[in-house]
Amino acid sequence: MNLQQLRYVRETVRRNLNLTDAARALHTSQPGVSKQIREFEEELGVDIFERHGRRFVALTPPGRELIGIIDRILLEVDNLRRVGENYAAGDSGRLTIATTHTQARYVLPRVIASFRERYPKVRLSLQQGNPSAVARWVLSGEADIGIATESLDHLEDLIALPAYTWTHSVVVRPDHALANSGALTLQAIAEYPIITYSKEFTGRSHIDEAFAAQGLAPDIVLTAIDSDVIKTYVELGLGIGIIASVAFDPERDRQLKCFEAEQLFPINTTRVAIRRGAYLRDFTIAFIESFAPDLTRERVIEAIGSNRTADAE
Amino acid sequence: MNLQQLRYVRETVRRNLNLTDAARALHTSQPGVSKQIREFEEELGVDIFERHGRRFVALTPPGRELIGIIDRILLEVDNLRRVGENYAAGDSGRLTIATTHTQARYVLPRVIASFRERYPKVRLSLQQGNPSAVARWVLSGEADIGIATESLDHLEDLIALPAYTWTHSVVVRPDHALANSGALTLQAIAEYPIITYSKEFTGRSHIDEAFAAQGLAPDIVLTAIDSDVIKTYVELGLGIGIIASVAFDPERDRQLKCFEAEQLFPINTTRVAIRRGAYLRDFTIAFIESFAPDLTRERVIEAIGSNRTADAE
DNA sequence: TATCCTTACGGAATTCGTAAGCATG
DNA sequence: CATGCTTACGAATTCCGTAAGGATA
Repeated sequence: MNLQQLRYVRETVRRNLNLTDAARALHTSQPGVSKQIREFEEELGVDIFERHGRRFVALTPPGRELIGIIDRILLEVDNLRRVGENYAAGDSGRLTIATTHTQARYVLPRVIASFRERYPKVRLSLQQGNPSAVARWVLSGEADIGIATESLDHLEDLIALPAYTWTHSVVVRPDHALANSGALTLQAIAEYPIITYSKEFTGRSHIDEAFAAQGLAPDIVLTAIDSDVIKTYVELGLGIGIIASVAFDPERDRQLKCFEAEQLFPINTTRVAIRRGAYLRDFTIAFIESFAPDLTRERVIEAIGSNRTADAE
Repeated sequence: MNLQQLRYVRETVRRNLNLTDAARALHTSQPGVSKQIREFEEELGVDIFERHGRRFVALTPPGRELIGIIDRILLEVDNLRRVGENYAAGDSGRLTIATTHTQARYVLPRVIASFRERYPKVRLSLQQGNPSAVARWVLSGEADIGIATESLDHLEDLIALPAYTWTHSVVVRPDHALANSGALTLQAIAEYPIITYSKEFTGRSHIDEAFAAQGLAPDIVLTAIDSDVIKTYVELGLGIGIIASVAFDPERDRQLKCFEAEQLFPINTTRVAIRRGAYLRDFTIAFIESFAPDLTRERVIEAIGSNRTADAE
């Protein structure tokens, strides 16, 4: 048994049991992967993959049990590497953050600016996608941490720590009928065409819930994953916009009038997601702390509940 | 990085940082271990062992973090093997039980008899020792499960499940002054020489607590780890004996008179200990269930809280 | 001076890539 | 017949043992 065999099995499972794909992804030859998997199965005495002729069609029952263990082993192997880097190259390395557009565009810039000042030698990369992709990237290890407002709970191997809360705002053109009204109501908003986020994004589910709770059927004429796109179409007069409050910039968005809507829609919580059992580099924890000062180093270590010993600086 | 390197590091730590010992224990050459450890350290970029000249004198800080991760990896590697065996050779294999004398002599025989009937192809082995040795064997993987009454709690990586409770009995010779008294008291017992278990064994701590709580200083003239030894010396007239109630056999022990002492000494709980995160073979779980019917298969799987998927037969 | 880790070196075993084979959809 | 796993084989690498070296307590 060796680690390479475990990697081959894991990758083959991840690639929908396509061994050829797995070999390509691992930059190695397909027969090599085939042989190693065979030998691994022989050593364990059980088949991991159910084969129809020469094709893999499913995991066997022992295969399903093994894959969970294999995932944990390879996670811990990554952790060994990270511990090494943390001590050997404390302030340099790479930090991959999976997140959504709103975070990347409106929240992270100031955090990243200060992070880069403190850790100039860390190479940052942002993986942008929808919240379930964010969760997937963190779970697979492609990203170190994930930041999103939805879809980060209800996953056993994902730890989602609340970072901050925020509310939506309504934006309209200055010449819109609602522009000079007093306090907005959901009823009033529902009379006009609406532009807001796509399903799954940036608290959209809370928007839908709020309307549904009052039996309203809003006319959502356009959705986007992107606050800038929403604002652009509001400016064009296509409807009124519902966006995250952080996405309104009084300086830039002079063509729009903004109403805070914290009374109308439920409060949203943006969370930082970490893979359970993953070892976090010091600078990763520092990033989280700088993103959400409530999440102190101690609380993060406590929450991931593993690996890091108490005396680790 | 490979698994062999991890084994070398773990064994060296277990052997008090003596690499030569570790190599011997692993049936390999000492220079081979040295080289592999060096290469592993180089790959990670940190030293694991602190060296004075050419001697290992301590773990470095990263070393302390790494060793925990290494232990988990190697545990999971064992788990892979066990899953394989569980499916490939379901009803055969080896089950090692670490336990104390009282359990091995008075409690386990009937459990083992029925277990052997159900799983005739499983080779059983009993590792007998004091409770802290039991804990150590389970933690190191030398035993699959541990059964003991003391010293099994307060260890993070050990899960101790309550199996059954029991109380002590007092045994005396029929010609002893107490033989025909009514209900015994601690005061009465403390007047005579006492023979009972050694420190750490079979509820001895509860016996001491009971006397101490009443300010009594019993005259313990002889201690043994072994109920049979205790009974033998009681028969010789050296004193009165305090033993686990299960260790009294009315058939065999006709030369002794036995008083149940559940009022005098606190109740004892015998526990089954499992290493956290270890995969248990089906027959291991069956053994536990047969030892303590309260510990059903579901509750055991729940308690170890890992590895085994819900659908595992 | 005994213990114990490191270095050097050579043979054995393992790993991995290329080429060809064969079964399924 | 295209896709996709397996078999065969040879080269490169890795692993591991023996022998010798050097440092500490």
